[in-house]
Amino acid sequence: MPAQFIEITLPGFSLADTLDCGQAFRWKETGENTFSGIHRGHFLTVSQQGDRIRFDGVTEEEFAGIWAPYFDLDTDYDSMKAVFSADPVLKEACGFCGGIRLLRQDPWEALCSFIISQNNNIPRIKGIIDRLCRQLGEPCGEDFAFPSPERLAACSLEELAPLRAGFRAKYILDAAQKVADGTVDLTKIPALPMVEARESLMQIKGVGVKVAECALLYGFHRLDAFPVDTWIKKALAEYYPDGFPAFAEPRGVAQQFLFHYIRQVRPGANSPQQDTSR
DNA sequence: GCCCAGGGAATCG
DNA sequence: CGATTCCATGGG
Repeated sequence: MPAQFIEITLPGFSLADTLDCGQAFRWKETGENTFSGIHRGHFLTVSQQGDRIRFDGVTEEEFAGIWAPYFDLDTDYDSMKAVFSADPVLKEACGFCGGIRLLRQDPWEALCSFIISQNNNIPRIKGIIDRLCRQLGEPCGEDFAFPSPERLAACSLEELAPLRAGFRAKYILDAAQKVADGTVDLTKIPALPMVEARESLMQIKGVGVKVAECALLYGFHRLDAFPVDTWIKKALAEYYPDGFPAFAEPRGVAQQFLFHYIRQVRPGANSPQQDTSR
């Protein structure tokens, strides 16, 4: 019996860049341009051939309710790229990785993931999150779902030791506790102005400006958020000594293009490490 | 051994 | 107040 699938045409989109540009950490490449992952308790295998994107094993309802929003299919990226292209560096970034879309990730998963990301590198972030899901998440498809804040809040620090998250373990617990008990109400974040949303999230230990901006950009689709990490900091110093161009909006999308571009194409003269994996 | 990683908290002048 | 230092862990 043939498995059910949905196929769409999406010119200018890159599945691989979107799922592996450092915005999400749980997608696994299981074949040629084929990835498997979980969002909100739904398991998906998705693949790309040319302009065709194939979503395996999903119903129309699941596609419309879960995956179309997740992949931000209603947002027009062509007009954004047209704006960015007035800047020479961003124009190059668009040419290199303009197929990225900003995923509408689960707020809690994004928050927790970027707490783990601090002073860390992407391969190790993925490893910690993978162990977190295996140990505490519910089985889902061929993998395990991201554990709820309630499940994590019930854990002790010792129980998290196998994750090998280092000093971040206590931050993860604090986040889980404050989200679970309502000290930080994630359902109220969307209605808050940028600064207040940030301040709310920063009540959590281990959440500073950068992690808060990542949570807002990736978990709440606040495209005006602009996380400045070590890579973006270097890019700003090198390419934009007089400041990042104000017209380059939404800045969060520009930031994501720039981040992936400088990491993959122009590691830079003083690059910490070359990624030879592709 | 040294440096770094999608930083932030604690401590120090 | 700004500027260092420390934090765990793993790869290059």
